[in-house]
Amino acid sequence: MSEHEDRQLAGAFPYVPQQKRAQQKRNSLLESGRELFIKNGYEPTTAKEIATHAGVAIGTFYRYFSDKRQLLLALLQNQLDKMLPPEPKWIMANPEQFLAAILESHFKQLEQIGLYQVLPELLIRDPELAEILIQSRKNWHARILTGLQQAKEKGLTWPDLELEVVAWSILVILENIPKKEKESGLKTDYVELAKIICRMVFPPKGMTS
Amino acid sequence: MSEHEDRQLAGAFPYVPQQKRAQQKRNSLLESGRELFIKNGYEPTTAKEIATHAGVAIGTFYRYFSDKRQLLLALLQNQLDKMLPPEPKWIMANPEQFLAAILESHFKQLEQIGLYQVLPELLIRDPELAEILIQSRKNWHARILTGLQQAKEKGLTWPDLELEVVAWSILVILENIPKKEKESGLKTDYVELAKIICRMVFPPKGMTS
Amino acid sequence: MSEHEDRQLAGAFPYVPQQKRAQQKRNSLLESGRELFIKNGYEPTTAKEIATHAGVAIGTFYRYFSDKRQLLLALLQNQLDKMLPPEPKWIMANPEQFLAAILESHFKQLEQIGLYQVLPELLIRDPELAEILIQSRKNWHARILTGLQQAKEKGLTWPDLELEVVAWSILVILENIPKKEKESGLKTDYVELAKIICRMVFPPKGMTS
Amino acid sequence: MSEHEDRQLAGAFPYVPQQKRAQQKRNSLLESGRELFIKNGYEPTTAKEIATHAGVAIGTFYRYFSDKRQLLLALLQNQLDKMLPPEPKWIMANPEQFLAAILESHFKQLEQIGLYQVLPELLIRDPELAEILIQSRKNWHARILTGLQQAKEKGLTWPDLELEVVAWSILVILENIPKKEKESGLKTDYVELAKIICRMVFPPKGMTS
DNA sequence: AATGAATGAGCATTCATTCAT
DNA sequence: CATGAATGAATGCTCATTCAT
Repeated sequence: MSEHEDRQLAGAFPYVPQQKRAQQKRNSLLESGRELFIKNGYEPTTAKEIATHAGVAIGTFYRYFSDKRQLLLALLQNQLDKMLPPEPKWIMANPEQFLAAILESHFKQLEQIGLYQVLPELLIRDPELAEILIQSRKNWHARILTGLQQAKEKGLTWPDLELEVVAWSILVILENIPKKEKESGLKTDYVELAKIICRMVFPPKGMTS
Repeated sequence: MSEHEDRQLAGAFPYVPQQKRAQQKRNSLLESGRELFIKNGYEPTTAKEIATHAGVAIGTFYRYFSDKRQLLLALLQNQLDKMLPPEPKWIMANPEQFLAAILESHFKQLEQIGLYQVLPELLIRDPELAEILIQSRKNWHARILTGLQQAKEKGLTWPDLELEVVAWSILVILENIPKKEKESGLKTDYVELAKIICRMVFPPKGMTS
Repeated sequence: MSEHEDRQLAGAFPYVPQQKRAQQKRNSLLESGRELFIKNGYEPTTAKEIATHAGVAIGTFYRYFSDKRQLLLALLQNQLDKMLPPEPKWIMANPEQFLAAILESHFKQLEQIGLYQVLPELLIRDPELAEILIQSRKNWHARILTGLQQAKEKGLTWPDLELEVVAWSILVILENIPKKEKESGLKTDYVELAKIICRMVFPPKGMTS
Repeated sequence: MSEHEDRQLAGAFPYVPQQKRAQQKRNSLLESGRELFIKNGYEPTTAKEIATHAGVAIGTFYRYFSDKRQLLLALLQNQLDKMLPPEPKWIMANPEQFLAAILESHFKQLEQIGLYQVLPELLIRDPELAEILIQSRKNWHARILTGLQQAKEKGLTWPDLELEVVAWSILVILENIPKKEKESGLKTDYVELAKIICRMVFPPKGMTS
């Protein structure tokens, strides 16, 4: 009665084991999935590959995950939970500095972002998955927007600031940092980036709005 | 005169037919490929599907393309050529307005951009393809950068403007407009966006730099 | 009436053209077929290849031959006709010398023999073809046998000579000369070979039979 | 002890199973391959056919063999190992009798020879395979040659015996026995054949060399 | 629970053959 | 007559998934 209670939550996970050893296997599979998805992409990665890389048999894979897609879902579940962006407080003495910090922390989640690279193709085929990700994106967007709104209410921003558009621009820039670093091989100068973004939002000190 | 000029760029076209009817079939296949890649993604789209959608037999597909990948290459070849961004002239009476025009024209190339959505997964697996795309991106980037440099030399921009970073930010914003429109379903207000971008670049009129 | 008279002989040749130009094309196809069969084998050679090699369109191939197999048949027809072995006259002053000459002339037909290398696989699948070849082989065998019989009747051979077996042995040796030369790269010493064969057949001069 | 010793000779076995049941399947595939290759030839036999004949799914075929060619290689590996000819000892009281025995034992390996019929076409396309077979042939040739040399040194043979040529002739005769039996349907009289061959090698008893 | 052998649907690709031009 | 574009049956091979051990 209690042992099997919430096993089949949402019919998704064939089995989420309680025991330590089994948990390890499950995690090992998740980790292998993540690595291979990021390295080779989602479609080309096979269940067999993941199992082998995790050091278990293919049958074991299907004990813990109904299929590849579900492993990915579990992976995202894990990561998205950890990934809520900090409350951006623009109303501070030094918003630039704060923003730089935010950007940098975002970059620290590069690993998770790795998965992002894998997703675009899936989003087309998998509305459920798309929903999860769009939702996560909306969270980010909402956070940024809230911060901007507060700043605007305080009269700190450009008076004609189109909040939605700016929030979106910031989000897009954030999201593309990892790709940029990968392509160019250069570290991002977060302070510089923050300065630029702030110019979108705040009029220069010397101005009267 | 120039229509067939650089057809063989990426090499390996098994056959580019001269006759009218055959040309139509080839184009029909290209178009079907584009549609299906955008709709369903690259990997999940099969050669058979493309052929059927184009109303030809599978054998015909392989008459004109060595495989799916090569059709994609041909597609990109076509599109990337058309996609050189206009020379961005920041040094004008009204840069905002000009930028808005650029942004809008870029959006008109939404169709081509459709393909962009298809590529991320490929970039991992296909270095040659990645090279083509990164090159195309660098062209854009260089154009934007050039414009910024000229503006800076004229003393029009923020004096401490980090050109590379701004150019990249603008590029990223440009690239993500189509995705945004698709997700939100809203038309982009290019004028508004141009205003924001210009604030990254130019100090407000009332300021002395 | 006369023009079409014997076109469809045996239903085999779709069309054996009377006109010079057409004859040339047909011959060109035959020749290309022969070369490619010998070079690459029968199965791997495609009709398209033969046509291209002959400098005609694939449609033309099918105008003159119903398929690849029939081209091969026509080829064999041609060659086997030319290939009747000479009457072996063992009853001569110097049978060794005569045999050496036969062997050498056989080798001159090496080109035709080239086709032999192509056939073994076909013989399994194509009883009709096998029949043609076995027949041709039987001709050779019969000729050799006849010669031996005459020699035996004259009391020239070993008295206990098992004619069939010797004839077969000689035939086998003959048939394998081209393969041997190809593998070893060495020219065959026909005189030496003839000597050996003669020892199978004739007792040494000093013996009384 | 030695059963599995040199399994990996030709490399590339995707998987040689350890378990009994699986071994049976693998053997079943090998056997089916052999039968079908001999019956229908190599090229026309498909992997699917072999699998079906062996009573397994096509996927199982590819579990044990990378492709048709590799199955053939495994087959040859097995057979060629068993096929080293006995040391031919010509220096005996009764070489004829000994030779007859050799010939007969060779014929007992008819099964292996079955595969020989399959090979000619392959030899053209597959140099690696050709190498294996030519090597095996050279072994035979060398054995025969050695025997002849010893006999010659003892002064038993014709003094002018061209060893290479005779050895080759004997080899060719040996190799063609199976084909002959198949075509004619008659059993070979090994004693008679041995007599003939011996006449190639040894002068008649009554002669002084 | 874990294993990995077995399955077979499904995709990529080739090629003999037809037929409209 | 010649052409070569078009066809689609047939083959090779992969991989997600099941299930007996």
